[in-house]
Amino acid sequence: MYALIDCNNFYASCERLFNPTLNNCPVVVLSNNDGCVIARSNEAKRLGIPMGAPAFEYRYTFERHRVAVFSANFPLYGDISQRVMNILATYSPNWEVYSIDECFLDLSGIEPLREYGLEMRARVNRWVGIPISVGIAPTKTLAKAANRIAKKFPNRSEGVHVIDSEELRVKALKWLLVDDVWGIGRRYAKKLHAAAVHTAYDFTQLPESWVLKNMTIVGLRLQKELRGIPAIEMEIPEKRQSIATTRSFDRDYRGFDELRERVSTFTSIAAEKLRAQGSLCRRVVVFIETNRFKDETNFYANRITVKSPFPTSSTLELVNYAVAGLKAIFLENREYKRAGVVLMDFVDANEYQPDLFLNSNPKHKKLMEAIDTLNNKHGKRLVRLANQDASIHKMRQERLSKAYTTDINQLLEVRV
DNA sequence: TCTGGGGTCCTAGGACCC
DNA sequence: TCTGGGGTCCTAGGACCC
Repeated sequence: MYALIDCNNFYASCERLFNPTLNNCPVVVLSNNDGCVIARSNEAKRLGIPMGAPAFEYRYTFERHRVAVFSANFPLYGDISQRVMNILATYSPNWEVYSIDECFLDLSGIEPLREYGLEMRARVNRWVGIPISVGIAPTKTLAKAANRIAKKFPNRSEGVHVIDSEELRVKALKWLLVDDVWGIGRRYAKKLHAAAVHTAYDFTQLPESWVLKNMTIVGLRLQKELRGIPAIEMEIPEKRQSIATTRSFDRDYRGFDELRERVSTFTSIAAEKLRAQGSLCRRVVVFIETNRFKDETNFYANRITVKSPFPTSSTLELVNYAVAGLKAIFLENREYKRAGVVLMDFVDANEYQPDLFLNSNPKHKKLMEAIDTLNNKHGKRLVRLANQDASIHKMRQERLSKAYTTDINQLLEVRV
């Protein structure tokens, strides 16, 4: 049996932790640049604020209903997430952190399951203060469905739902819309509706040949899982296979130099993460986009992959590749709104045998180590390349909560 | 004025090799 | 005049996730 544990409205719940007056009030969290809504408390959902809603369109809704609005505070959410995961990991030797707010546990051999789930829930609530939901079932996909039921019926489920009989499995699948099955997105849902499939149960009744033909083996695995046969294993956490840094800009950028500065900075950020996980990279993808909302007809988006002749984690070398790529795809007289850098095609730094002739500059290694040490110590990117100047690109974060748990100067004060 | 960011996996088709 | 067949590797694009 597998459990899928999910933090309820995670980012909104994190903001509430340090501001209990917000309990029972609508709370939303905005994306970078305060662009759109990326998390909502139940109260905010009930106001009809959709996921991804542009913040400016809902300004009046926020005011009218006194919605507490926050700029995304990712360091805080990351820290709270770790605390939750540390507790969950004690409930099974085989656990998988699936996302910042979700975790799978292998609960083979554990009884009674419902009580086990209830205890997890109580402990996370008591020790961290974040509400969670627990779904337990014979496969990961069914556990996802069980979790949905736990959330949908909080009173009856008390936040925990177990699918442990054929009867409960069928009942759950007849209730669950096929659109809401884990792994079925908008495209597949449309195809399935056209084939008169509306519930998850309908989907399990489709001939395998149809599923294979229309949804590849991904769909076939999903079908198996919903029928109760495990087809998606627990994954051991590994290093990232790609590392991306991408941003929308606070305004439109025209000049090459401005864009070069951004691309260079993005590459540095990604390279720091690359070194932190002990990888070297052989490929750099750069992409740029104009503003599609402003001028749809002249919309321009392009990307390019630049290969390195040798694996490297040197910011200096990677920036050179990225800027060369940017040169190749940059067009004059456009208003760029977004850009990004993706590092991919990694090898392990420890396992890599240097080539006889073509190698990353060995001097860079020490330099990067020194830079990383300094920057980690200060928690900010104190040391950077000369042509990088983040200060001219102000990210809008007008409603940022404090770094309550990661900065000693921002601890919560309690007066007695 | 203001519309997110960071990931994974699978497949088809082209290039290339023998 | 006749113009194979099988394998691998690579890449772009599509689909999905939170």
